[in-house]
Amino acid sequence: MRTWPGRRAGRVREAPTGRRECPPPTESGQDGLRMNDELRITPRSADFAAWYNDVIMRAQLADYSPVRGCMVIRPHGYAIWELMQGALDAMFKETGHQNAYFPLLIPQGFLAKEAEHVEGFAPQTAVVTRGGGKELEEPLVVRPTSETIIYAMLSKWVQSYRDLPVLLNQWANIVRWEMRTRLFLRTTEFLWQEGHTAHATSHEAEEETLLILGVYRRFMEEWMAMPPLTGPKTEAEKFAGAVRTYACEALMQDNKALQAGTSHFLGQNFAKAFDTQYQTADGALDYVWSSSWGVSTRLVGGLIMTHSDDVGLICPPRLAPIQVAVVPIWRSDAEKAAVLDSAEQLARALREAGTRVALDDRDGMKPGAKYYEWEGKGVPVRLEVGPRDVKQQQAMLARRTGGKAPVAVAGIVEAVQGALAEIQDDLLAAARQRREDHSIRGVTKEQLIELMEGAGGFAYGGYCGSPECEAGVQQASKATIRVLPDEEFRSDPAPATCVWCGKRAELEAVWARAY
RNA sequence: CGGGGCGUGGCGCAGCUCGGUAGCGCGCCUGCUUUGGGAGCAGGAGGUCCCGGGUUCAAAUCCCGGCGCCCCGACCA
Repeated sequence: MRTWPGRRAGRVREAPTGRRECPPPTESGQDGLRMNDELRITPRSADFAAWYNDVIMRAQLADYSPVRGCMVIRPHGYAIWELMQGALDAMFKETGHQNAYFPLLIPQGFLAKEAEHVEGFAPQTAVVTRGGGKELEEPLVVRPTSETIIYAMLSKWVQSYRDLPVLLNQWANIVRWEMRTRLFLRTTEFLWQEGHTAHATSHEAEEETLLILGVYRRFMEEWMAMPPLTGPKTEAEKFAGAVRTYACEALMQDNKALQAGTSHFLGQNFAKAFDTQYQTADGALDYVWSSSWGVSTRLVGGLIMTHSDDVGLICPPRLAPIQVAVVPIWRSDAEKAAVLDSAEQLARALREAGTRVALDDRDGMKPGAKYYEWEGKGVPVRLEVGPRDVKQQQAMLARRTGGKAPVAVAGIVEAVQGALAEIQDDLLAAARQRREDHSIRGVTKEQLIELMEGAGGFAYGGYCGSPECEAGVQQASKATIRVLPDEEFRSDPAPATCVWCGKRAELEAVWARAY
């Protein structure tokens, strides 16, 4: 059985609880309650940024590193990332992709080969100029993304249309020198997945771009319970070097948008820059058409900001490193033996059914303290097992999202799995409801500005397509066009006029202030 | 880079105006009693007061100069 290091004696295997109607943790000393100051959480409504940081610290997801802008991902945070990786990796494999690994260091000259690309990334790169005690002949950049090195290699590997498509993915770290950083959301170094594909036709490459956008969306909804809007970005917002960028945009609890995943149709831009040509069936030479796409550890930040509350993290069951915490309760040694025996049986049954369970049998820690700890860490379900429960062949099942009820031991696996599934569904439904509650359609210029200066949210409005209008709105409201929404998200009737200039609307756009 | 805040045991802070033994809460260690929503008592460990100069008999405290971190804004996944 898996155990956790206890702060007192015992081992820990855990379970969460409903965040009952008890008040949130209070300041030390108040109400006779005490808690470690480092675990104190600023109320979300008081200061969202502080709340976000506090949740991360409380749940032990990450910590600051000695280097500005960098973060340490702690085991509990990394476990969430690993679950994300597992789900996404399986989806990539199902759609025919293979993993590979390209190096961290890229010749500086490579970046310069694609004009927009270098313009976009040069200011953000870290450059290595010395190695082995000597000045390097050509500086090496720490990859801010890997298009350049990958196309340099593809031009070696691809000769014929028979070599296409190439469907690659890599899990890697990258470095982008950011002015301002935030845990998970924007750090100097971050972990991500970058897919790179090369195709014989433009159509096929764009189909691939959209396929992956759909994969991302499905992952965000089904695993993260975070429902994004999807659609293309405007020219101003697209990836440096792409022909078109598509994105998933999710709405956080402070009503700011988070770009959660992007998928780019690159046309032949990189193929031309790196001379990645192939021979067609009829003997001609053509450049490959390509796509690239990525999601990063930023998703962990999105997960936190989508669901969590003033008690701490709320983690959707499918991505919860610990789905169930079992907390035994006893008074005497005799009770302890019986209760532990029952708790271990429950834990074993759940584990055998594929549930991630922790049994928290740490000695000398009161049950209430354990509840708070697991709640802070976002564990979706807690099972409490005390002498009374043993006698009645039951356990108390408490949900992180609220509610506590007895469950018969005989049906524990079904009850727990049912609860996990319900919590997963409820979180998605709640997030979708919140998104719609904070979306306004057919906004006027005044409404848009008012919304952005106030409550925030997604503002749907008409857009003539001109960069001037896009810039005008941004200057007036600090909101950017997050996406030109895909059909299923569009308004009916479609907006008739541009929010900014009042001319005929060619498109519908969704504005929001964004991370 | 601009604006704000902050650097004192692991964490959160007080002390600084008015220089003179470095304190409090939580956490940690030991023991006993506890355990159905953050346990109690007793004992104990733990600090280059961010760094460097200066003033002074004496600096966490006063002066000068650095550095670092966090938050807010301009750039970005």
